[in-house]
Amino acid sequence: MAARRPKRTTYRLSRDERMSEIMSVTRQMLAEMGYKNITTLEIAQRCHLSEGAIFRHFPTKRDLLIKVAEAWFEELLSVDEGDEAETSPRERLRREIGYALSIIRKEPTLTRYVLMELRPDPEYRSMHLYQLNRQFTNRIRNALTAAVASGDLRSDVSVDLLRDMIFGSIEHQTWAFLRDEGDFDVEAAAEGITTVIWRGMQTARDTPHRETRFAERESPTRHRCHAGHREP
Amino acid sequence: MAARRPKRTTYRLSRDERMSEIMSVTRQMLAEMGYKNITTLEIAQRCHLSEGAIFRHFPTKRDLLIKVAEAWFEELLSVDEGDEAETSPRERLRREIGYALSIIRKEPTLTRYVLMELRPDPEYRSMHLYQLNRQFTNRIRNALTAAVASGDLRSDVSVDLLRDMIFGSIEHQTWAFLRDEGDFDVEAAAEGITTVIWRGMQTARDTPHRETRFAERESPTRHRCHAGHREP
Amino acid sequence: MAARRPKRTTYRLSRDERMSEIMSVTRQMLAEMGYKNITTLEIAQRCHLSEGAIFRHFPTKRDLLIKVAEAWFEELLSVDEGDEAETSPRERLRREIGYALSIIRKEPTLTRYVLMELRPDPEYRSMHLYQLNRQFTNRIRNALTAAVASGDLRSDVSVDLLRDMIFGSIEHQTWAFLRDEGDFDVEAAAEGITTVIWRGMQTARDTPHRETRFAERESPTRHRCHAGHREP
Amino acid sequence: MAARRPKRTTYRLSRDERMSEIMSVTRQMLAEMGYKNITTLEIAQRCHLSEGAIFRHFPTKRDLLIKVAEAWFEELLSVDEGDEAETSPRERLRREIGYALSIIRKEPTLTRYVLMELRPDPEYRSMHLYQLNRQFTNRIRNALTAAVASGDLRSDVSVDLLRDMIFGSIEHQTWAFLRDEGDFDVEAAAEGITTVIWRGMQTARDTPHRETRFAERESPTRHRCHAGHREP
DNA sequence: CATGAATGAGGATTCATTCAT
DNA sequence: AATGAATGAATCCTCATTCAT
Repeated sequence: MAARRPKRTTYRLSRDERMSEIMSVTRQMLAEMGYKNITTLEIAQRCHLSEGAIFRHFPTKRDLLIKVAEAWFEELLSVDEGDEAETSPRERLRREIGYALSIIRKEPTLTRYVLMELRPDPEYRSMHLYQLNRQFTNRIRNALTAAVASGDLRSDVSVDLLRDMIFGSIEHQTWAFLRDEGDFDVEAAAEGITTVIWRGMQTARDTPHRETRFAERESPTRHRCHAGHREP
Repeated sequence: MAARRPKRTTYRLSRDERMSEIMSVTRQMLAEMGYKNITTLEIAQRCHLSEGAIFRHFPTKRDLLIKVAEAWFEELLSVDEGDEAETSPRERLRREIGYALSIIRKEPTLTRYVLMELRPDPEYRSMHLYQLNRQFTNRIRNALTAAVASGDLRSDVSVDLLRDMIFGSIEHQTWAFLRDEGDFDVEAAAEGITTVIWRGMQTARDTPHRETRFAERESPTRHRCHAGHREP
Repeated sequence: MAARRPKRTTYRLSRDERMSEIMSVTRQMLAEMGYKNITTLEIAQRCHLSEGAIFRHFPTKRDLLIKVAEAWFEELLSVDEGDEAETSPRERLRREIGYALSIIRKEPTLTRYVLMELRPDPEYRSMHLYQLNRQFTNRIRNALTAAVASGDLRSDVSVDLLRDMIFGSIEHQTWAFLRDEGDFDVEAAAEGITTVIWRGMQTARDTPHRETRFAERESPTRHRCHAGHREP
Repeated sequence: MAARRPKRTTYRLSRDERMSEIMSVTRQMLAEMGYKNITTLEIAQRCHLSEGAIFRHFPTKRDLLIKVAEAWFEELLSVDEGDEAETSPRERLRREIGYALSIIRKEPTLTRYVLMELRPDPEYRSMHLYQLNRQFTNRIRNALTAAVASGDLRSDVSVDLLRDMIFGSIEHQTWAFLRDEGDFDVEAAAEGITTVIWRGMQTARDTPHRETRFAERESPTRHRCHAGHREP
């Protein structure tokens, strides 16, 4: 990122080089502490820079942090989604879950930052970030919607709740991993989550004996809000 | 919680009364703003107390905040778990999920505080809070383990992953609610989550014959918000 | 102002005492440098205080400065205006000019501060200060208006221009004095200004023999805005 | 003032051209904002120049600003004073007042800068600026002195006080205009000031027989703006 | 016990000025 | 000559914590 320089890229970088160095350092710090715990001084120090130098490039701490988050999302979204047509709906879902898991595991506190610091911002919904975040979570949401549309998944539980379950699992998974400082198997976790969701939501035709009548009844479903079915 | 006194509410409380007043005020504030946005001055003012007085009771702001979180958990855990024996495993799970949802929804920023500010603390695992938090999440974990043990649920997906899925959903659910400033139906959400997990994890023996009756029982369902599937 | 304490009033003053000490120190500094040249640090140092202490009492530097200016005006306006009824219009004017001169000469840069720093403020006209300033300058304006009303002064030059001439002279007088670090005689200056204005504006009846020819030359005059009469 | 070059205005100017471009840009900025609000960065930008380049030409921001003020005075003083011999003393005074008014009104913040930022400087009196400023104000002072010498004006009020009255009026006039963002008529204001001063100071021989009719005509006066009396 | 004045270590931000390129 | 990255001292402001009263 810093480029064409000896090791310690401390002196006289070009504007772009410096900006991306600052951003990558900040991103690193964001991954370690939260927004409020980051100080411009420490950012500067880690860049071997004076504090003022930061502000030559970013008008505001807040601005810098937002740019970092945006860049991060930009990066995420640049990953190819793969050949959707050629995979089964379940496989597509699993793959997306695996992708999100791997992303979030790589920098879990960054997710936290966006979730906790930025999202509560009153302006959040009008920020570019909001769009980017939506694009990101939509990958999974789309996979779910497609599966529902194709009749692979039932529609009796709201797609948004499913998406929340998936992202919730992913985040808890990664935070637990963070705390334990141990590791976990992304593929296994993705498979686990997918399994629960898929099995929990698949329509009758996939599950031999059950389906007939259940499936029949399924047809005229309308959803309101988010969730569940009831039993007496 | 706050002292029950005649007019001059703030005069000469006993040490314990004072402490719990401070704590309850702080808890209230934690629920309104985040940790970093709370100032000891404002705590004092809301207690009609001088700034210094706080420190007579709590050596440190941080200490106070932790005690508040602990007391909160203490309170949570004191709620009766109900008659486990008399409920079905599924019902027990649903009930616990509903309970956790209701808790978190009641004071979502408190949850956030524990999750975001305390958990990342390097000492977190040696804090009493950690134990308390475990006890809290264990209620759901235990319900799952019991269901696995009784053969109601499969064991092919880790109980911890299931627990993470559940808490993940709960948190996403409440955060979404926080952002949108709308409301959601706790019962419906609990049912939704339970449904996915249960259907996704139940063992074969439960499924074959049930459905008929599952379907049958379905009839007189009412949904509110956020949820579910409908049947004719 | 600081009150009832040993000499070095450095420690543990009451809120009011401290506030007025800070204000008087600031006023002193305002008299020495301009608004922008005052730093909160120096204010603190001159009070033998930490910087933070200042902000316990005044939310903002700007706020402090405004309060200082207000207090100053308040003080000015509290001086008794004397028995207007019993003095001649000319004497009343002279007295007011003398009063304003003495005030401004005492703390000329304070005037400058109000004139230069506060007045350009877009909100100035809605500030209390604006009212106070008006009250102050109105004393002279009223004296002029009264003299016009009573027929002692002509009305062919706007009262506002006269007021501007008077205050302009006063300020220049005091600034000159500031620069020269010499002194000047307030009474003499007041008399001088009064003389020019009065002689320049008095009506015919006071100056017996002159008028005829003056009037004759007067004829072909055109006026625009703000001022004067013309002569060929 | 800014270099007259083809397209790329900023390329390779001679030292002198560059300096005067910087100065004229700075002067423009001085007229828009105050001294303290000008940044070297913005000066550079407006010159399409790098920040460092400024310092190649002027050792210090302060130095640059002073040079700008000096150049401004230089320019003022270069304006021809007109044919003194051929005008009456009163006309000469009026003309000088009008000239000063027009100058100050054209760039009032420049005046402010000199008045407020430079004049309080302890070294002011030893600066070239001081001399220039004197020369400028002396134009009016000389007109007064001449009028006194020729017997047109009395000598019972100090010429310096008169000068102060005149400049004071001028400045108040322009500041008021600045605040109100309205406009005012330079000629009318000049005439008004001249009238008061002249009438207030003229010697007896000029005024003998005038009064009667002047007084008579006074009655039916209407004012428009700030000023003047009207005659049929 | 309680008060609240005072502290002091930061924190973000600004900007004239320097200097390697 | 010119550039523009970097500096660092200064500025206003915040707040947990201390301690004289």
